[in-house]
Amino acid sequence: MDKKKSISIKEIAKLSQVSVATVSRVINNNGRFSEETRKRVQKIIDEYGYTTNMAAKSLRMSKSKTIGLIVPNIDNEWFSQLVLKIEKYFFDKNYSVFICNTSQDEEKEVAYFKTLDSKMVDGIICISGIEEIPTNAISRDIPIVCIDRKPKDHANAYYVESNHYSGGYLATEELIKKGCQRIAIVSRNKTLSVNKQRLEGYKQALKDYGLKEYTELQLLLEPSEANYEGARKIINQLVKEGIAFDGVFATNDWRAYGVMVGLAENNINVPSDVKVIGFDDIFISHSCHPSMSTIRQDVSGLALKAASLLMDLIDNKEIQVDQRRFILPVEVIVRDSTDQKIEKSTLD
Amino acid sequence: MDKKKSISIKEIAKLSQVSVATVSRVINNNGRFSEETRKRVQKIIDEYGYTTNMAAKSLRMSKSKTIGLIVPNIDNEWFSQLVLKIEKYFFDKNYSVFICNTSQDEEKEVAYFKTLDSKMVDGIICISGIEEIPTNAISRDIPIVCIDRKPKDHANAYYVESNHYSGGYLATEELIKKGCQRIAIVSRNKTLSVNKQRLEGYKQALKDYGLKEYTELQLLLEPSEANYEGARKIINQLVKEGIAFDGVFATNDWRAYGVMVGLAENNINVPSDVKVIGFDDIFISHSCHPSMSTIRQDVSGLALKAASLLMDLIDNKEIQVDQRRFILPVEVIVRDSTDQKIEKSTLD
DNA sequence: CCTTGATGGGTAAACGTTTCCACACAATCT
DNA sequence: AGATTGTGTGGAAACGTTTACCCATCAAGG
Repeated sequence: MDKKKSISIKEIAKLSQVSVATVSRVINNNGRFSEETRKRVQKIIDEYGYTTNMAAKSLRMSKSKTIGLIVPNIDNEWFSQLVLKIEKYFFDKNYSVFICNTSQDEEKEVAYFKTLDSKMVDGIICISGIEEIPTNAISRDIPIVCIDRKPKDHANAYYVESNHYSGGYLATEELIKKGCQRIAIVSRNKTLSVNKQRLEGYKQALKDYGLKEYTELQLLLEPSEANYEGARKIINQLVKEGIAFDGVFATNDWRAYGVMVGLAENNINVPSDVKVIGFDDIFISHSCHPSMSTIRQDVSGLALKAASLLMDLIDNKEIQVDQRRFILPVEVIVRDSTDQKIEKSTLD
Repeated sequence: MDKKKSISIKEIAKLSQVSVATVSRVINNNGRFSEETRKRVQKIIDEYGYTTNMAAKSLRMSKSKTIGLIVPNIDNEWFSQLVLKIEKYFFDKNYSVFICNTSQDEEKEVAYFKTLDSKMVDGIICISGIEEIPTNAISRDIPIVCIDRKPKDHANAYYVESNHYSGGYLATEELIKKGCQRIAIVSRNKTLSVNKQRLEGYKQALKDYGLKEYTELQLLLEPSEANYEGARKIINQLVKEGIAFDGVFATNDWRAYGVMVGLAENNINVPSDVKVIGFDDIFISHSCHPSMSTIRQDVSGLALKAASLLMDLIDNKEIQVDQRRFILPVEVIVRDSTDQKIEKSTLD
């Protein structure tokens, strides 16, 4: 293996008989040079396949044309969709996106913040995760935008999120409208602001419709179990304990699917015995059987808002105070899992 | 916003009253220094929260502790699983992984190769995609390992893949064993080596079992349509044209799901009228209805082999010729979509 | 007491950029 | 003609590391 080495500006300069300064100016199309030299230099560049050494450029410029993206779980379709939209936005703007999958591990998140910092990223987007952003892991002054994650000091933070409160309300309302009286919520424990808000919406809807709040129906899973499998288990347990319920609001589609599987294992029919609604509207919600009602978030809107906000911050644009935070509306998608109104609950 | 600036080795040196050389030696634990200075320097480092400027380090060392990962579509669960395992492997080895989603766009892939090159990545893993690796986009001499992608010049290439030929064979055999006589294949057109091999396996199985090969049942979709939706459409068309078939081998689970939806739309029952088998064993294959038989690939094995191979190459380890290519076995997963043997085909 | 070798640590060059400054020359204005 | 402005270009410093090379000190061995 003969070590190939990439050609540098200095060599380009020698070959085209100008100074490195001029070559740099030509490459970045910045500063003054004659059309004639431009051609000559460009010719050599093309001929030798010069590419910028980004390490050197970053070092000199203290920026890297790269943004960092902190995401909890890229194998959750909801997150991968977001990631993809964000990546596309920045690719078109000639920025690279450094994707950091934290697997919901706080230590890993901190480690990634440090890495991003030392790699000189020009900005960071954080998706979900805990409210505390480890800003002390960052030594430079770079903009951070959050999605579905409300940083500790709201006041001068930048974030965009769905209206989770409204989502929780609408989901619960849908179940109520279809005749459910004892509605369980399957969520994650209170570390995540999005789940807190969905829970609040749920409670408010119960209250507004005059339904009782049963604490034994508030099932808050531990993070490690807050997925499909955890939801399945907890529903099994609920049934075993003989606690009555006729509706379940699961705060994401994976959990909702787990709920549906758990119900099926106990021969409880959806939607005739128990109705189920999820959150996110990922593919599984319409591929499962029966198809699942859910709350749809505007994934493109979230991605685009967050990305363009960060871009503006990087470009040092002045951001109006009312343009620093966005709450996007959500939408109920009614499918089979909440089909048919129960006129009279069998639970009464 | 007052511009924070990260502290440099030079400043650490001044504060701890040693030279930059010594600080560097302490940081990298390389070279000679007394225990006493180590302590003094480390104290300052901790106190001021020094982090390495990777741009400078990369520039000096011509490497970056980063590897590039080229992947077609991160929102396909199969790929995101691979990505995640690879990321974990390298995270533990203190390497970062730069994930590049090509969206199956060749131009984008080339662009990303150039980016990776200019970012000085220490190695690249390419997942799937076309056979031609744009090596001319790379100016340095870095190792490349492929997964499910057989580079043009096999001879001295590094790759690991599943046994796709065997997978195609087993899938077809499963349908045949369950009594199917006219088996369609829904795949992608021949740009991808994995699909070519699966097709070959399919053909061989037909031959071995004495079944006729019907060209009108070889449905090869264009890349842009080679997904769920494309499969759904083509099945609808097949039915409309009145072409008979009683089994479908779809070369991935998304396409298989599209097939099942298409069949359902035409009131064709799975598995009693037509049996279906997919490939990959992603979540949807057991969450759909009826649950789907499929070919399971060893995702962990693929990820681990590829990652450790690349790691060895980066570490300049000598790789035996027989350790440069790995073909991993696949496994048939039988579920409801190929349940029940048809004793006598209704097509006869 | 002089040599030798080990130990700890400093100096400075190099990595590939960008950009400030200076300078030469030409064109234009007074 | 002299002053001014504009245009194209080059020199060199700076960004933050690593490391080859050098030097000082000290202990041990002759």
